[in-house]
Amino acid sequence: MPPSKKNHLISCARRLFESEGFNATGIDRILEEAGVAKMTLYNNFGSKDMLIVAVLNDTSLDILNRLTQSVAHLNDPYEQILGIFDALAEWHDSEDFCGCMFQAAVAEFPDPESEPSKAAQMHLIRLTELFKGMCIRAELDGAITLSSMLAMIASGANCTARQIRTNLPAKQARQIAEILLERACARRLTTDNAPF
Amino acid sequence: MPPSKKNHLISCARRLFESEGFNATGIDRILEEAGVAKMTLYNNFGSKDMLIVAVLNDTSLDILNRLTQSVAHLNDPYEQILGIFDALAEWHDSEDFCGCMFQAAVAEFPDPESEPSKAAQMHLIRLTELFKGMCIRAELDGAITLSSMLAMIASGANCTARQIRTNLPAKQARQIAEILLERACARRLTTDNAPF
DNA sequence: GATAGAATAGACCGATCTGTCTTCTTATTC
DNA sequence: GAATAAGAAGACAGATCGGTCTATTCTATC
Repeated sequence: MPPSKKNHLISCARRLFESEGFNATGIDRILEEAGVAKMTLYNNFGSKDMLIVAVLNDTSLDILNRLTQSVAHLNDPYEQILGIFDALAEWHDSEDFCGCMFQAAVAEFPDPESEPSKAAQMHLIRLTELFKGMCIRAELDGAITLSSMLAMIASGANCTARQIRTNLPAKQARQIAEILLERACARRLTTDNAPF
Repeated sequence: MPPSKKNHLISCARRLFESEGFNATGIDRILEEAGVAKMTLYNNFGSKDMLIVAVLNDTSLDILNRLTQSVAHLNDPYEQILGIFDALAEWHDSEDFCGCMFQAAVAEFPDPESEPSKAAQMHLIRLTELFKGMCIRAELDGAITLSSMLAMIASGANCTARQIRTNLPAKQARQIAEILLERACARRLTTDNAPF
């Protein structure tokens, strides 16, 4: 019932999962960090796996909200798309960046039918949808393909940033995005035969 | 001394690590699969972590060899770069594709100073070097930046392919690579003022 | 055939894991 | 104030983990 305990458990678990991984983080460690009894966890989530799913969903929505808000002040959807990559660069530059939790989830739960893996797939879909909305509002040509390309580049930047520990990948991803947007924009202009 | 046992152990461990993850695969499971005694493992590798490092290094060299060989018949280094992405698409389409082992390694061994994590970093460096050689031979402008961009796109394709279980990401990555190469080629031509 | 080195088989250790259960305390609500 | 529900604290179970050790068997070389 009380969402405070539940949310506190999720946020503590999230921090530990991000910095140490899912399998490497034991239940007891999470409970100790959250100052919560074991039964509170099992009454609220049922199992560790379902806690992981809850953390993944919570993190997904949180990240997408942050990204959306970070570009909310920009009016041009074209600039918003690029702004997403700026936000990624800023994120990768922060102290507590430990890589993309969703890549870790598919790595530690290889079965694509497992709940954690499915939750991770959902995040990729949501990110693609975010780009798609912006591409459509920017009236770019091939918005569907373009949005999945942008999501893929963003994923690549996340992965690479974790390995080389700089935000250079995100900056390069932004450059690539800029090139793709230019072309989509140019293609739209040349194929656009609306009379006026 | 006998490299056969050692290599057999590595290849069996590799298959299990790929399909089930590093932490989820117990020592006993590897030994059972390889039909090898426990002491053989510890005499040859010293610890599970060092076996993991050996598997990562072996896999890295194997993948890079396969990629190199798959484009060896192409004369034009420009085409070779694109051929790498074709090889990726083919790989992602195969039954036994379970995602990029090196992404799994950094996910399961978050400490960047850990040996498995460092081995994974080495693979990214090697892949980037492979692209760099091709870019230089193709006399493309900005070979250094371009090669790290290509490596990032390839990583993104690997990650995304694991999640959506198609080779569409690799095909899109190829398209993006083509665009980047075109631009690098055009820029080279416009800035190239060699007189003859 | 004797000997030395390597591999096998498996008992064993301490630690850790997820998950269950019980007991006691606290807080809320009637 | 009594009753109900929720949380705290922790013992406990059953399993598995990585790793060590010993005793035995195999193999290759002299």
